[in-house]
Amino acid sequence: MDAVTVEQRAERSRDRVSRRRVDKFADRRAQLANSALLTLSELGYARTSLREIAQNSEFSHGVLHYYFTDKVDLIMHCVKQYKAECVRRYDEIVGTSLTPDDLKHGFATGLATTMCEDASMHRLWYDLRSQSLFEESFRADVGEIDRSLERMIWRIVSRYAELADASPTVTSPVAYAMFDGMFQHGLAKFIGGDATAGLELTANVEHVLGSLVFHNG
Amino acid sequence: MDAVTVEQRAERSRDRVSRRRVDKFADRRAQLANSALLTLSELGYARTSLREIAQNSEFSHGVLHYYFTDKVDLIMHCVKQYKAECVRRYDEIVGTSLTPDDLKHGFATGLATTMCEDASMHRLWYDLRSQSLFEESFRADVGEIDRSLERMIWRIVSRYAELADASPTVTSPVAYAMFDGMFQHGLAKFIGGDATAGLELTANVEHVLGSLVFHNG
Amino acid sequence: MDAVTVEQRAERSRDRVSRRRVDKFADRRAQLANSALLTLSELGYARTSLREIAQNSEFSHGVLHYYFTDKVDLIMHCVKQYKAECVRRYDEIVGTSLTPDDLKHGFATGLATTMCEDASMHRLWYDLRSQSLFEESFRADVGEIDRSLERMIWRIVSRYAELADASPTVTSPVAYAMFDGMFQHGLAKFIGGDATAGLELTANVEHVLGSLVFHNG
Amino acid sequence: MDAVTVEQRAERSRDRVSRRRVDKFADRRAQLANSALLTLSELGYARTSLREIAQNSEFSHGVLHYYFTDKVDLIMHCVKQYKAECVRRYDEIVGTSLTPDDLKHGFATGLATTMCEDASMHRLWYDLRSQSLFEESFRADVGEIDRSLERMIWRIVSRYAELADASPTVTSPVAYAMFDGMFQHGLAKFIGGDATAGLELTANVEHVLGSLVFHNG
DNA sequence: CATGAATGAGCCTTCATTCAT
DNA sequence: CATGAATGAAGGCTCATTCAT
Repeated sequence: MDAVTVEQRAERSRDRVSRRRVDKFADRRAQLANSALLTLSELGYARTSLREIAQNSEFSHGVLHYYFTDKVDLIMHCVKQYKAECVRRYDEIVGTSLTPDDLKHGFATGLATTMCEDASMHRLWYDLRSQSLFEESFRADVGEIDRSLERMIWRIVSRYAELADASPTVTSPVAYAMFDGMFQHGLAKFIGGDATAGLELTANVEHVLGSLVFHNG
Repeated sequence: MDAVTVEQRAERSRDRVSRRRVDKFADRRAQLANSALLTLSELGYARTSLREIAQNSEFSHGVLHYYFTDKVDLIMHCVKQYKAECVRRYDEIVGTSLTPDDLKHGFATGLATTMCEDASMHRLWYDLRSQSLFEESFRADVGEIDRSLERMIWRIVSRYAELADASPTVTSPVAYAMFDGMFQHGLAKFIGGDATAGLELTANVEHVLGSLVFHNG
Repeated sequence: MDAVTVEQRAERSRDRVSRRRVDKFADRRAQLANSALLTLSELGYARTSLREIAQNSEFSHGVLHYYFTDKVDLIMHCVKQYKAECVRRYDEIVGTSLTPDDLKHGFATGLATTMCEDASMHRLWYDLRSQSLFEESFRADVGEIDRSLERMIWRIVSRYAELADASPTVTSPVAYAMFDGMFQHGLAKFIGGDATAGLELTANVEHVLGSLVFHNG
Repeated sequence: MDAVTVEQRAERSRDRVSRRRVDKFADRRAQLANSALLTLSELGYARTSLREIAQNSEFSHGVLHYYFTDKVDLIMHCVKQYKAECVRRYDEIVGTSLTPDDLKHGFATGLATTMCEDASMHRLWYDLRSQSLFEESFRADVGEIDRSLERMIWRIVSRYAELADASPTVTSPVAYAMFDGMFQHGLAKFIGGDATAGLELTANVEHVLGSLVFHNG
């Protein structure tokens, strides 16, 4: 790590002076994180070693320690990066749906699609979230991601209610818990080899979203 | 093991001849599993070593390998044992509740109580379930436990509907996914230090159970 | 082992008083050794544990320690028992062959047959003999077996010379070394899956035995 | 390993680019193998642990795993390295002998010398070859070494026949089996403490080599 | 006599981390 | 900046042996 720690580098990012250096640093982190995501999502947190990550990338083993303080730093960066992209995609659905059914269907389909296509990524998230129940140091970041997901779900539900001239019958945490529960169980089914898991999730999500609002008037 | 493998012992359990011997063996397994549960639930699957488990018990390191074929065998036994007890407790609530509100309240309170009191155990279960998304070898047992929990939830919902002269509006998998989702999020909150998590779960579960049935007539 | 050690039991075998007890003891040893031979010849000395031996027999793990002082004691008993039987069989060939060609062919065929049929036993012997190069304690017994084999080979060679009215051109140790070398290489070939190893050994042994004597007159 | 596996390194050796790096890696392997050979030849394959090897060297325990994939990889490298050197030495004798007697004596003396001086190394080879009768995974490498030895012996025999204007009376495999048999028995004698084993081997080898060819014309 | 429960040393291997270059 | 060599603690597991019953 030389005379400069990772923390010091992070701090530097606020200086304008070393802006170019920082960008390069951040870029490198993103690049490494992206590469690591492949291995991580394939093996899970506990079973993945930094060596393995390096081996499956074009980078050396030492460079990981150079850009990340430790394994936790790395994996958190990975998952945050990924989940941010997820949220962005759902919000796009919210933004482009004009009728309640469009939204309902778009949301349900979106969930089911990513569940199947990015199954490995999602299981990594659940793995990480489970670890956070044991490891204090994971909690802040996991909690933050969790809240961003809850807000995303709530934007779906509220917008759906709005489009349908209705009101939600549950609170935001409950809505998130429900959809998250269904997603997680669908994922387990899918990973277990059940090819119908996607369609089933679509149907369930549509049904539940529909019944989660009470029509006004 | 000695002249017989662990598997052979299991088979023997059907013989009456060696019944006493088998009981002793099973008792010891239960005893060890119980002891292991303490460490396991404190550290999680990946961070717990068999040596650690042994050290926190009154047994030697070798005895664990004597009674369990490997780490997976041990942890699965632990969790199965624990979850079987859980299911039993919920079924007792079903059996003794005379009115829908009794059941609803009993169930909600039961969930919240165990969530807080046995938080460590529950996080171990979620840890294990997450691992099963990566480790093929975990899936059979985890799946079996999952199904037993789903059936338990469905007994609650059906009985509630029956007592309330109503019909469920969701399928069994969806019902389980919902309650499991809420439980899991409540657990994270509780472990994160939120003392209101229990009460919140009670309220949420009551609300959702109530809205999961459609009154006949 | 109680108050009586295995050694004391062996000594007792010279007393007539406890003759019946001793016979039973020796019988048990033979029985156990025979059973152990199966596992031992399948896995080799180093890879075989006493547990494994017990598991593949009808005996308990503890009984092995009761009848044999240790692993070495057991394996030596096994191999001695087996090799004594081998020697007896070859001597039968010597005794019943009336012409030099009978003997030559009988010997060559006998070697090839046991090489293929009892391949596992023979590799155990070579394993043990290799171990004796490292382990002082093996040497006495291995040496004794080796000498008995050499004497057996020499009976073959001498008798062959006699029947052919010829004289051996090599000494006893050299003759043994040669046939042993060919047997060992044939065995490796056979175990490596070469089905022609048997026939090849027959031919080679016949050729070499024939050229090992110088015709008188 | 680091970002590359041991296998990948081996592949790299064909690139010129990373030639120096590879050489360093190969050098280290050779160095470690050489060091390991001391312990290995003293204790034998099964009784030698990697820890023991490391302790008897100037390296740490982990470094062995860094340079070799596993114990088998290590020991095979050791023995191959050693046996290649052996073959080279015999070929030198073939190359410099001008008369049949020179060759015969040079070969016989060479065998006897290495038998005594490198007794420990040779017993390791026989140990390994015995193990290969049980362990499939050893066979390829052991077989390869065996064939290289057979070819070496055959070069001796053919050259001897050539120099003596004679023809071999046995095939290559038989010749190898004979000399190998004599060497092995001589080694056992020597290790058993018989100081005359060397001279005896010399005499036997000379005698047998002489009688293995048929003079032309 | 015989059993099999229990022990604890020891084995191979993996890994995060450090450090010289 | 980056590399990859080296470390040593720790993990899962096996095993000969001991011992109470």
